[in-house]
Amino acid sequence: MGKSSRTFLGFKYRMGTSFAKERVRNPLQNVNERATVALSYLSRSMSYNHSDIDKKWQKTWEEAKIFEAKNDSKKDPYYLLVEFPFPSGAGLHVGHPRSYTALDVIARKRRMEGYNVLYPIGWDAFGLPTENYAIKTGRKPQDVTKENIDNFRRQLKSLGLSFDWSREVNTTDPAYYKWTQWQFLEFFKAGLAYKDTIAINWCTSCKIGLANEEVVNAACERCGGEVEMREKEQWMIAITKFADRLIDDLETVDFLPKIAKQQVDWIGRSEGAKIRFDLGEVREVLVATGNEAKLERNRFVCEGSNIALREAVDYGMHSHEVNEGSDLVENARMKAQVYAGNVDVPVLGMDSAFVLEGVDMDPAEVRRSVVTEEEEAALSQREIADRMLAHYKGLAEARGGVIEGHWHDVFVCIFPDGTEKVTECKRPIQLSTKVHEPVDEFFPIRSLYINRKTGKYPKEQTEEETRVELEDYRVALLDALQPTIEVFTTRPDTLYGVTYMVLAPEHPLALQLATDEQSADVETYIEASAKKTDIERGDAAKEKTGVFTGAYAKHPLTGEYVPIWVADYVLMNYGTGAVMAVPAHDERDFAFAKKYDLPVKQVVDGDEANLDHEAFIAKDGKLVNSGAFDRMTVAEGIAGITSKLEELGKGEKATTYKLRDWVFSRQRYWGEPIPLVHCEACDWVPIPDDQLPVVLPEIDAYLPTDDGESPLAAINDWVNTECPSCGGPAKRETDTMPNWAGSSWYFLRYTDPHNSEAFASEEALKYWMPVNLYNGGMEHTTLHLLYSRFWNKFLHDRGHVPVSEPYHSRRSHGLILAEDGSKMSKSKGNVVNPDDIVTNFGADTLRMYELFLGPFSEPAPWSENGVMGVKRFLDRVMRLEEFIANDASKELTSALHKMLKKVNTDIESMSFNTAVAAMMSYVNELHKAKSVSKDSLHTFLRTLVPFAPHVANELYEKTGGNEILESLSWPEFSEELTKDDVVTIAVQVNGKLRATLEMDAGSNQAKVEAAARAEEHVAKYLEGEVKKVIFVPDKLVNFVV
RNA sequence: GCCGGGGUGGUGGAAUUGGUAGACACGCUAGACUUAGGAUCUAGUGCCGCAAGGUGUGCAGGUUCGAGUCCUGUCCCCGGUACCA
Repeated sequence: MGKSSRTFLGFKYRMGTSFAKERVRNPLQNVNERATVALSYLSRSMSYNHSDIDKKWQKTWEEAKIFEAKNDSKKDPYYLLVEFPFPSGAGLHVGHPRSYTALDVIARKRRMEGYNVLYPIGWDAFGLPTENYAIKTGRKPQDVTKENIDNFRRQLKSLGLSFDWSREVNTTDPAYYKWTQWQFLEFFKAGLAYKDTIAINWCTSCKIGLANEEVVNAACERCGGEVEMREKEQWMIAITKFADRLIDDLETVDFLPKIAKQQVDWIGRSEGAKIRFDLGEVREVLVATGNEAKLERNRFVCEGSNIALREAVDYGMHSHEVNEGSDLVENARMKAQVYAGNVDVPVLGMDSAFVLEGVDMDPAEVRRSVVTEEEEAALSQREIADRMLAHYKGLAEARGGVIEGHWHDVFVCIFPDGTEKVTECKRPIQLSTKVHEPVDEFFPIRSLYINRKTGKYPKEQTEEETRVELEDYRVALLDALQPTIEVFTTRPDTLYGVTYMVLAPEHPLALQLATDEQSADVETYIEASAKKTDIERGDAAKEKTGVFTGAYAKHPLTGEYVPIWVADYVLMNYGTGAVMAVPAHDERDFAFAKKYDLPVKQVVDGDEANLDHEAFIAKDGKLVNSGAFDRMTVAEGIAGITSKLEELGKGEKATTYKLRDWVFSRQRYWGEPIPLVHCEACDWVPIPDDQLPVVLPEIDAYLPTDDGESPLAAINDWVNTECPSCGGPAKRETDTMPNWAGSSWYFLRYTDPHNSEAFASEEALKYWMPVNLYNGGMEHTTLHLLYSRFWNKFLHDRGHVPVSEPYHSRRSHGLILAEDGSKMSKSKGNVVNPDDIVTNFGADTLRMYELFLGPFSEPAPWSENGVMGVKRFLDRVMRLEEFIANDASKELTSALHKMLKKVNTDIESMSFNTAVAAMMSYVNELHKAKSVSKDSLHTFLRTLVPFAPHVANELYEKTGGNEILESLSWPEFSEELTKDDVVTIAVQVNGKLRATLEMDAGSNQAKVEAAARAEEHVAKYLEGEVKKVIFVPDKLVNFVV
């Protein structure tokens, strides 16, 4: 014990401490040094010389180019993918080879089965760790990256993985990120990339925006620095537009169930309804117009609301005409200002424009251009209308007969306190040369266009259709006058149970609605919650807080008034930022109602309901207290109440998602520059294809700045450029892309990595895609995996990729833990370096150990002793050479075929650990027999070669093999030969094992029963009456007494 | 809290449709060969017991000729998620 402990510690010392320190400075030198040390041990051991063998076969494979995939092959393609590593300064982790080796086994098996296999590798090399490391050491990220990649490549090559190195990709290579930029511009051109101001977690020390998961206890996960919320303009990509397809298309692929589920949960689709609550009191509004028709229309759309529209004359004033300019908002405001201040009701000003795409037009000007002032007096209204019609028709004809356009309506409401609210809407129309008779003499254009929502001419529309046409108009108008509160709920069936409403503190109406007495409290509450981070806010366990606004909303069905509260348990960024509270049937509302003594009204019946203590959230009851909806099931209630709301214009079916759009900007240096320029005249303009890539300038001052701007913003001669569209002065976008960008499409590039005309050729994509099997970490399920599926779908929609789903199968490997079961980490000093294992025991030992240490998808602790066990196995394999004989005993042949069968099926089910165990068992049998035929040995080596390619090839060559093993076919097993002549049969009495029998296979029941009864251990239990005998052929016999 | 996954020797882990629990490996014990190697070989190794035998897959029940496997309840561990209306 003492002896082995000492040597063991000595070994630990050599591996863990002395080399680790120097490795950082000069990796290559230390490898040699370690090799020398290892050799001195080898010379004294019986081990094969793994260093020489590893190098010899790696060289052989490289020269023979046998792992290079062919794009012009007639063979069936098979595409295996592992997540390409981020080349960190720490070098390869023992976790990397686990999945690389596992898929290497499959890749090698598939090649031997005759497939054209693509198993590529590359570098996901942009990213913060490199940039931070570069800053710390005062070096260029470019140099650090190159060095890290070289080290990773050396380490990976030392493992004998069958990657196609000729297809290596690197996300930081301009030839690669040219296409990342090009694809980003595709998003931009499709309108899916947009700029938006959002609040982000900002680490004041790293000077970078953090994702929520990077914030721990209101501090930066990375550096512990202070985190604050900052408003920041960011490029966003509209991944939410693909939410449904990202969920639904999971049906078409073979992902590990928990992976698919995690994605579905992350996207978080909820179906329900949006419901609008009006404010309680009736509002009088003065409409600033002298136009009866406009007033008429506004009254029409306000029907059913609590808005009463009045005219100036109602307040004893005359209507005034105001000169019109070209700015709609300014016009509307000027109209309202005529009366504002003279009455104590809100004043509404409005203006509309008829906008035809690509045509400069204004109805008043059209009128002026077709009739002179003299003519105007002389001509009839009908004649003028005809001339205007002719003018419009001319415009349409000049543009192929049809012009798309819209009505643009603007509302400005000035409230008695002087504040104003501006809203607008656009109603799409299509103008053509076809005239709908009779022509509207006062408004001739209404006879020339159809409304895009109804597909009809205005005059053709029924009243109902007119309401459809004017829906957006109505929303904008009412919104201007009196905001309604819109909520989202998954339980519209509980609408009758609403006893109060809650707004998120950030809700724009929160303060606006507060009554005079309550506004101070509300303001204080809003300010207090603004100071909290998302993490503090997000703790569901903490007691809920809130404050009453003093305002009430009108229930859309009962007309009752319910109080409106502000509380931070409602989140602004989900749904509409407001909820209808149903304390009887929602846990959170219940807790809040109990605390603030708000009423609880039960509307779903159930025996288990105990509303004194908890909310009743089960959905198997019937509706009660719900008027006409009583006795409906929950499902019927949801449908019934939703359609009732639709009928009333108070709500509609709606779906919301937890998934947010993708924040695509980083204000950091080490990423792909976003290829856009901003021009005063042309807005955002893409860099033309022939000027891509926009190369990241190599600069010394790439430190992040505290103003939240990218370091690129400081390079004046790079930022200032010329607008590609108008040639005027313009500024480059200085944000860079997140490190998820390059990894969102690398699997496409592998199919055709050297193409300079396209990111990959159509033929290559068609031949290789989709990826047959993609393996990666669970931690990438909701980010990389989702992003890349989305990215691929988008490119597919644009016609650039032939498949909608990029990966046919997705599997995940388990983490490798330290010996004590904790996570390996540099700070704990328990990281195992693969180099040490390769140097001391050889690549094959590391490969096989990582496959053997446990089920592939489960986490497993590292074990130094386990490594040695595998090393011993490989030594035993090498020693098989001594046993070669012509013996082909029935037992050994059967053992061989059982092993072949087991290894074959285990590889397919990714049960590598039991495949290795099967080979170990087989080798143990050969050692026991001290005999193996050359044929059997060579068959075994063909099975071993995917696992331990160096050892297998070496022994094959030493025992007379002339080819590279990889060029041979995968061994087939014979089902017949796996069968044994003699089987062991269990003898049970009442299900308890009493004896075992060796019997000829296929023995019948009578024979087995007789043999069993003859056993004395069995006989003594069978003295009573035997009621029943259960017989399972070749397995067991069970006596029931 | 909710949603997944899982509890099997001293350890990592094996166990087709319910059919000999503990394959394979580590560790340990004894011995052989050796001067010593992190080597090899032989035998043993779930637990209790000298043995016969009993007992045993987190715990408590149930179904069955027979349960690690199926059912009910319960406890614990790991992962994901977190006021998502």
